[in-house]
Amino acid sequence: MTNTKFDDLLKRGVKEIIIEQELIKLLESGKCLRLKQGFDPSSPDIHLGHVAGLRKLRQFQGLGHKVILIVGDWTARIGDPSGQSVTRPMLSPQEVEDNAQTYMEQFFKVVDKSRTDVRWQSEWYGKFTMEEVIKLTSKFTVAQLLAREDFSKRYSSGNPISLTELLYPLLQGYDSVVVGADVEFGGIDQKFNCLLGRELQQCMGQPSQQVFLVPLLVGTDGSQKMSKSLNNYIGIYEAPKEMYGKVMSIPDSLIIDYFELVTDVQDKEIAAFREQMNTLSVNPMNLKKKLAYEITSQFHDKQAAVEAEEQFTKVFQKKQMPNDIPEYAFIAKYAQGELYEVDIAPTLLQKKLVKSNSELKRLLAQGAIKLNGKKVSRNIMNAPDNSILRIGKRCFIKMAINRTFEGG
RNA sequence: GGAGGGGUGCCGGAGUGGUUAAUCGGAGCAGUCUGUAAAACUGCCGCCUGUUGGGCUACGUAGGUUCGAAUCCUACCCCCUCCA
Repeated sequence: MTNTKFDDLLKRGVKEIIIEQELIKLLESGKCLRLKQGFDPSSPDIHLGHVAGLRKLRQFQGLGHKVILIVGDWTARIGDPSGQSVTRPMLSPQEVEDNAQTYMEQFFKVVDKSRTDVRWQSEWYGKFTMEEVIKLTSKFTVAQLLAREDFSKRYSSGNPISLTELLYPLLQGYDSVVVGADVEFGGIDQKFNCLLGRELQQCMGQPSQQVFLVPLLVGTDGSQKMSKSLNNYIGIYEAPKEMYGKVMSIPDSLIIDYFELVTDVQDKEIAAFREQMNTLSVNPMNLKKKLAYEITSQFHDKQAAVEAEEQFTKVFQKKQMPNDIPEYAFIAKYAQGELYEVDIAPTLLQKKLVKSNSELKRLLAQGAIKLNGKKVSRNIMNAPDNSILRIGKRCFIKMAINRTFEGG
């Protein structure tokens, strides 16, 4: 604790370090550390929730250490029991390959590629024999595995636990042995798996890795951890305006967390924000706008962030039209002067702007659809060319009307 | 191997012959409010269709009984618990 050299590295945005003193020793030893980070190629998209950990990797790299990125092509077949996912579809080798590519593309937006080794689990598990499986499993007891919270909960409440799920932590742990990890990185939900890696390394006569756990970022819904399947995530590949808008939709209570975990804003400044929030001396919305700007410019650039902010202010705060509205073709059957009779349903359906005719009908009934600012209640309407159609709160489209009739 | 319990819409979970497209909660969507925050309130929440109307498909799968089934019968598949 007396060590201040690594304070930012080891304190900010960190949930738990096992064992902190050992890690400090390693850091001071001057050794180039092997930092293990795994990922599941069945969900290739990286969102802000992952970024907290990736930024830490990046920081370590800045000190000269090396990241070992493990493509969990075998563990993906099992499905991580951290959480509830029970069954997962098996991915074809091609899908795994594609997903891994996508993942890495995003991964290296945050992590330094030149200081990263990529290893595939199939390198070692592809030729694993039954003998080795037995050797591996013999190191642990059922009670050890059941000690894990999600397992014991599921067990005592009568929910199924598949044998392969029990195997999951063993495989992940064995990865650490293979790559000789000095430190494993993960979200706090990975604690058990990472600890098991420590034990396994010890069994195999290796020094145990240290475990570096980051908090789980709460998603845009404000209650559950950010995840794709809960659809409360902000993907790092999302368009600037999307990204900016999504950040603006998080609850105020998350603002500080987001600053800490996914931005470069200085601790001092964040402390000031916290103070302002507590004393109600700032409109949280303004802090959130700063946050949205920081995040957007991090994954895109300043220019894009500025534009996203301008658009946000314009559309949602001043209630004006956005600048660039996507244009879609609509077909008119009749025209009367400048007005065309258009059925908007086919285009909206085809472009998947609404899910079904029924949904469109509901939206119309609820006054969610506006033509040039006026509510419309029928899908057939008289509209001038280049009209602006608004669907719900945030979808604007420009109507390019084609006529299918002669004359006019 | 034996005994018992269960498979319902995105999820959880009611329903045990008709008034059930299926109570309720959560999620989601829309509207009012607003800071695309929170809280609140209201509505929607299978698909198709020219409407307050009509049609189709749905309660593990396939058959059957019945004027009528998610609800009864038969077979099959799957899951869980306990005992061995």
